[in-house]
Amino acid sequence: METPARRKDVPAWRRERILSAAAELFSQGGYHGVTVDAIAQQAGISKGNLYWYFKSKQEIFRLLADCLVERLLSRVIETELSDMPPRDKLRALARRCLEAAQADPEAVRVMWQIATQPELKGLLSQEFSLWISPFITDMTALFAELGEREPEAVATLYAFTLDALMILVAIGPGIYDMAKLIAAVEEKFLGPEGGRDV
Amino acid sequence: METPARRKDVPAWRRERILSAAAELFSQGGYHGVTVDAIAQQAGISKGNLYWYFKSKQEIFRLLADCLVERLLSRVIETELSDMPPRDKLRALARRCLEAAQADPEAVRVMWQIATQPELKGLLSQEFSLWISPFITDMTALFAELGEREPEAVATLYAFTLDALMILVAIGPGIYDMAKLIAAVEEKFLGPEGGRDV
DNA sequence: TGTGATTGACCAACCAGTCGGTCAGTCAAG
DNA sequence: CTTGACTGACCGACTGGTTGGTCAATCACA
Repeated sequence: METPARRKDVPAWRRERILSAAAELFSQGGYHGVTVDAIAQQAGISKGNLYWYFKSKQEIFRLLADCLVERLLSRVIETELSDMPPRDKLRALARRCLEAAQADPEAVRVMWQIATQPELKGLLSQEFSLWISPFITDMTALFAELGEREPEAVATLYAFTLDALMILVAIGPGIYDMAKLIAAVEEKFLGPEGGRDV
Repeated sequence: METPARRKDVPAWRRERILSAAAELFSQGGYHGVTVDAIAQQAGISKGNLYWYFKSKQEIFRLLADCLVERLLSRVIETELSDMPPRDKLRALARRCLEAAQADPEAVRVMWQIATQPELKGLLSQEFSLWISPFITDMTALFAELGEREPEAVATLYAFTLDALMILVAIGPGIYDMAKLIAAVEEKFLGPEGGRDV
């Protein structure tokens, strides 16, 4: 277990630890399935101390949600796409989405909880559609370049499929064969030539 | 509000009402987000009475989950597919899935909660994969008939996509344009000729 | 009158959030 | 270098309200 270098670093570091503990628990048990005591215990501090850093359970969840959205988005957005043919851009985008989901499954799970539980939606500061729409717009242009007859519809389906795949990755192996799914997605959307690797 | 015909029918009918109330609440608030008092109130009975029919909150949820799985499955399975060309069979299957999700969104939502919350998985008597695998097998044969090069991979992706679409239907409109998605799925998987209606 | 069905008050356990008190650093005055 | 007042960080017992579950009393029907 790491410790802060200087005493002045304690607060920020401790907030991190609490949020990290909360992410782990919330992502598995849902908002109502997790107690503040459990978060404190997971973070290795007392409940009183936790309330010194956050004013309520709701605030923890809200800040956590915003933070996770930010983290996940930045992972995907930071993909360098310039100087790539459209097919490779689309493939790179997909890869980046799946990598992000694999690296940060808790974020995907928590966000998905928010998306599915109406009561929690109000806790998120930004709407999901706000940052999915631009993706679809970009993808539409790329699919148009590929000569797709209905680029917008295909782009929407591609985004939707990636979204669903991210959730599947975050939930765990379970029902479907991931490798087979990803191969099938590339084949279906990026054509038979999609098989050639970089 | 319907009432039982004979007094002897009361027990079964009341159990139905309780389960129905529970389905509505659980599908929105999740297991931990719903109280037994709320279920009793929604069912229009006292809490004591509820405990005369079910021995615990867990039992309500477990029986409900089994019942919903059964209901949803039967809707899809009962699709009459004989004497159809493979393309139409696949399309009919998709339509039936989406209709089932539309007619019974609570079932989809509750099942999805179980699939995503590890703690609840133990409450379901049968595994999800047990009744998805045969679907994929059937679909693989159909896609093979369509001349697909990798029928199993495509069938898996088709099943996965339908699964995700069902969830999207059950969650509500939200982010994606449903009509556009469904059209794109038919186009992508059943080919350009998929456009002709029955 | 007997029996299945129903009620709502009740209980123990649990929960989010509070509070008085403690302790380790810090730093200015001596 | 000491001293001691000050303060940010921390603890855990406590509180008021809520929850899942119980039970003695009652009701309606045969």
